Amino acid sequence: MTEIIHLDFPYDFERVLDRLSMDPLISLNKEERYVLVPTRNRVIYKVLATGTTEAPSFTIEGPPKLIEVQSIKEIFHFDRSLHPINAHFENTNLAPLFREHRGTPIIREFSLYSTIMKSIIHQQLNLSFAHTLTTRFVHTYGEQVEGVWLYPKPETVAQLQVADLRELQFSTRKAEYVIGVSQAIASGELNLDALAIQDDETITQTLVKYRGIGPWTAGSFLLFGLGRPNLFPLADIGLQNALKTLWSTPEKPKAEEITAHFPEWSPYLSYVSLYLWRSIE
DNA sequence: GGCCAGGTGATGG
DNA sequence: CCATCACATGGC
Repeated sequence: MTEIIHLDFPYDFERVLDRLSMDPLISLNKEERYVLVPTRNRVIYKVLATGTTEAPSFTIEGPPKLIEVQSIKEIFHFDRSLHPINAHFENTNLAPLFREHRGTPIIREFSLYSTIMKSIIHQQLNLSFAHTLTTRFVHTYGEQVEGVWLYPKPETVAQLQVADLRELQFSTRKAEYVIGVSQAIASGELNLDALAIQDDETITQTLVKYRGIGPWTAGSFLLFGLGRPNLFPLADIGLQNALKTLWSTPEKPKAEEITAHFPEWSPYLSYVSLYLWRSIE
């Protein structure tokens, strides 16, 4: 089945591909402008760009399953217009930032579980080494379907020993976090799908009870796992650095100096976060 | 060699 | 409740 999609808002797929290509585990082709996306049922969909930024169109190829196709649309932000967001920032101090990143959507992670694993692995590590660890993790304990790598199942990781992940050069702490959270998910104690319908605050409170999940990781889950629109992870060092550069201040801004702008930026804080991260890449 | 990285938990006041 | 510190390891 091939579904054809036309969007009535600007959408810059080249930038999406550039961003996705930083993740070595994602199968894509820049020249041919497509991404292969695995869904929860271990089926692969091909998302192919056929239009331009100003006249975006796409095809989604894969089995004709309504729920799966809908989840693909959510992952790629096809289901929400960027017009209201662009309009919202036109008369703010961030207008140049939003013009620079026009047509940049929030792309979600391909699964809720992988969002958390990836976040824990990325904690406090440079991107290069984080990618090395994530790749080893997936290649060792995940599986391949039609050439696309899938993250391991929680059930698989739940049965690992700390030593197993130490071999991949995880720190002891990181290994404990990854296995512990996987055990909670595998046992059914933590149900990410059920959690997904709660509000931001409830989700955060639930997640931070688990060792290895702090405010930053909970924020990542909301922003990149669920695509929630109004998140700004204050503790994130990258965002602080981006604002320091944008505002040309000698020091990184303090939390209060950032939150002072929240009324003006809400309810689209996530887009501010996203474009700030892009601005320092 | 030292500082840093898209942090977190434990500890002490 | 907050400030501070150990943790762990590659990249630069």
